[in-house]
Amino acid sequence: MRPREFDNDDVLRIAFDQFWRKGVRGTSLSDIARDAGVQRGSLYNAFGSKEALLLQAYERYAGGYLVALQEALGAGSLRKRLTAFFDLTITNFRSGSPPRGCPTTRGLMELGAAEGEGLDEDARKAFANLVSRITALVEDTLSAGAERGEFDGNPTSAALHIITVTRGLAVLERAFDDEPQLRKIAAHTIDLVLGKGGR
Amino acid sequence: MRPREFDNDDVLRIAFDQFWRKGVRGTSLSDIARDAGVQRGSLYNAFGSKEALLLQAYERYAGGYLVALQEALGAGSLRKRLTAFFDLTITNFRSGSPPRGCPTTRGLMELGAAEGEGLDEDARKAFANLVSRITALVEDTLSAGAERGEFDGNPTSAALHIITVTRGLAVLERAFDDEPQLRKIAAHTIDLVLGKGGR
DNA sequence: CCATGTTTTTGACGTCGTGTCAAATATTGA
DNA sequence: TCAATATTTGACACGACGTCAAAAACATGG
Repeated sequence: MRPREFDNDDVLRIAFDQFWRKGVRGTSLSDIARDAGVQRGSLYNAFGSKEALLLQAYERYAGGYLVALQEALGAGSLRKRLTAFFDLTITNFRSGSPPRGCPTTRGLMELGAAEGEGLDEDARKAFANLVSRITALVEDTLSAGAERGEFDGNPTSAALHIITVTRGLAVLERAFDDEPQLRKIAAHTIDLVLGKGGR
Repeated sequence: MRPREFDNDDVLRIAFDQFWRKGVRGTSLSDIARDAGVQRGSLYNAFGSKEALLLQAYERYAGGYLVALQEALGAGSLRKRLTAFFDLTITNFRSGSPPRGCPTTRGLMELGAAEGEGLDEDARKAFANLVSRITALVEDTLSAGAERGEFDGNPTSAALHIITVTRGLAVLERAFDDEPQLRKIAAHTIDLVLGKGGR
């Protein structure tokens, strides 16, 4: 059979970068094809549809991001871990020039229309799934911290609160384009959750 | 001159409902024209472009929403005010069937692409502006509460925190479609900000 | 070494979206 | 009544998604 003329993973990487920068609906398959040096039809042959391509590109991103998150959450005091968590989160939002924002949050709001087309639904689930997995990581970290006496609240509630704040940060990032503001909110959140004093 | 055959405000109302349900990019001018019983060209004549129509439709919504917010924030103890604030926020997200989510947050993420087309920028600013105005209302409420001895933190930081949580709630609403969860997070946030005990 | 089969590539097509334009139309006011 | 003016209408250009059949490139087996 005829061999494929492009590397599958290269295309996923290029496609996700475009989705990240311009949004899913703002990125056309022609854009991706041009950038990847591939014919538009070849993308349909290889991936099936725009949503399917998005899905694969996003999984690729999510995998790497989860690894980085686990690392950030895995060392030092609970306060240090949460600080590293917010740092990574905000740094990720502010990566690129101009900053690209949070792809997960954008995808969720972009494809989470009340009356979506239907194929979008799979992508929406993938975005929601990453949020769930991050929440679980944060909750585990808080639970471990609680056992070590570094935290005495409810890990489940606190993790949900923290995740909510990170999603809010993603929105404020787009609204105000003010990185110091994001970092202040993050620090304030950590103080609220752990108690402002020492701990 | 020839009189206009439709009511301007009717069209704005119908248009915003569609934008809210299906998202800005997911709503075509043909959809709006059909729903309003107006020819597509007439919309261009009356409003100029899709973004301009969105802008006017959104201003119309924002005005009404701000009034409702002020009412929610204007009566009772600080705790009651904040509870009413979150109630209104979540009820707004969950209005419609299926629930339509938060139009502001969706608009911000949908049009806040790093590489937007340019005309979208005005709409993005309008969304961000509502967020700013809500933040100011919350901050005023907290300041007043502080003067009455109901709150002893920094009103500015706390207001920013609360606004961040509401934006996060808008995202989680799309992600998990779980209204009780949203209300739990809201209650938890109020406890964190005001102190869990009495106050 | 060639023929066959399989996959990829390529280009044309249909449909729908935005936005523009000129021509037709309906009022108002002189 | 008639001219001026704004609105409506339909055609057009352009770009998006997705489909399809024909062409092309390779691998394998004879």
